[in-house]
Amino acid sequence: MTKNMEPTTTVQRLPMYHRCLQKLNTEGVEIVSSKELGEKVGVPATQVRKDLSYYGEFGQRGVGYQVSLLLKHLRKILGLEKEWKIVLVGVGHLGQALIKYQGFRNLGLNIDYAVDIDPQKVSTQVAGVEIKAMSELEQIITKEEIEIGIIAAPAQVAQEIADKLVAGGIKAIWNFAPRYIEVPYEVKLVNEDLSVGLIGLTYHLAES
Amino acid sequence: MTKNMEPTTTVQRLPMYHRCLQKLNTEGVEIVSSKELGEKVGVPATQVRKDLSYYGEFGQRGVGYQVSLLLKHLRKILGLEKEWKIVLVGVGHLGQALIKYQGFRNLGLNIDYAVDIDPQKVSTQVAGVEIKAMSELEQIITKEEIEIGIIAAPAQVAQEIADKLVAGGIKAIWNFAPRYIEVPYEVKLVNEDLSVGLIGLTYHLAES
DNA sequence: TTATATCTGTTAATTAAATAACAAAGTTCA
DNA sequence: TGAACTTTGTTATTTAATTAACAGATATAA
Repeated sequence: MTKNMEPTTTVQRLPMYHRCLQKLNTEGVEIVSSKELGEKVGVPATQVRKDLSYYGEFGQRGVGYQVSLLLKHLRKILGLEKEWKIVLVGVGHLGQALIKYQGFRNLGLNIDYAVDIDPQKVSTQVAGVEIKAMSELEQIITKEEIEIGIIAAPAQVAQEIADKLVAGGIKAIWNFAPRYIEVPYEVKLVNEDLSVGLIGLTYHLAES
Repeated sequence: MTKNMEPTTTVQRLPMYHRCLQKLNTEGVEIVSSKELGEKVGVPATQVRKDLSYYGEFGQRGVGYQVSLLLKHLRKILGLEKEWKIVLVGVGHLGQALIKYQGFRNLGLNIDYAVDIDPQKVSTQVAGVEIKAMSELEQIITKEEIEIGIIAAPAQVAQEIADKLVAGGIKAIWNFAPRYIEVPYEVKLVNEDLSVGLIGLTYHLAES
């Protein structure tokens, strides 16, 4: 009898709850029910309760959830309490946009390291982040104990970069290159293919 | 007895097959098996066959799939044959990166219209796309018969923009604002919350 | 105080998705 | 030719995820 694990879909919904609770908290709302929270993020109340139940009992029957308390728990669950070290590889248009993206800052996630293959870009700064040479990548990861790597480089070099990240001892990779890359089992990989979202729309428009 | 519909997960995998087939095609590969294709995109062979089976019979038993032919079918299925008209709202860092993103161009998807609320940006160009005033948005959509809208604006104004897109007669919306927005049933909505991917990594690193 | 309404956490039922199994069709090679 | 492999498309089975149902707690108001 193995323990009941959280579905991957639950993990994808947690950030939405977190975001909503952040907003409610700044608005001064103190209590929220699974029904209200669900409506705000487009998920049934029963799904909200189920999702949270994988991690503990955070609410009070007949009352609801204390916003600030649930927010705190979610921050813990999502690993937002810790300060993560993140390196971005490939400072093109997308890479720069990611460095400047306010959404990450609001979560306390800052991209403080960046490397690029273009010598022209090396030693320049983007939003206060100094761009280092690609040749230094492995060393930087090891020395600075960087845990998360973001690949925002062309598909052709994505695997090569992934290998370097792994060699440096990276623990997790967020890959924006539209390509399947292979990493060791112990390295967590999330692919973010921007085309998929857009094609999702053309697909539905085409069939209707 | 209703007809067997394709799962949403299948629709998400189709772009990966398409991308892989494009590559194989340019490499001059003529035939590919579900096993090979699956390995290249990280999906079991049986899943590849199942996914394709929702749309027809594209292979030959004992042989495999003709790359160019399957590619053609997939382009059709994914709605990449048609020329779509796309408007981007919010030409900030992310918006500019999206306009310049090569991945869309490779699919024949071009963002040819853009609007921004900042008067300083209006009438300037980004990668050849002239930025129009926000006040013109609704009119542009109607006049140019634009089908797809991309929201790359701050969360606070996302719903307002969505309403304008809908009022103009948009058929589908791709929302990058980290916020739940409501649109009429007949408008297709895809949310692309960049934070979700990154939090997915911190979550897994935190629990291990 | 007591009935009524609210809301959570959890178990049960249902629905969706992935995987396995296999017949049908095609290829290769002795 | 015919036996041994390949490989697809489809049906059957298993696993995963969602939804429904409801007991246990709490609040509210008569």
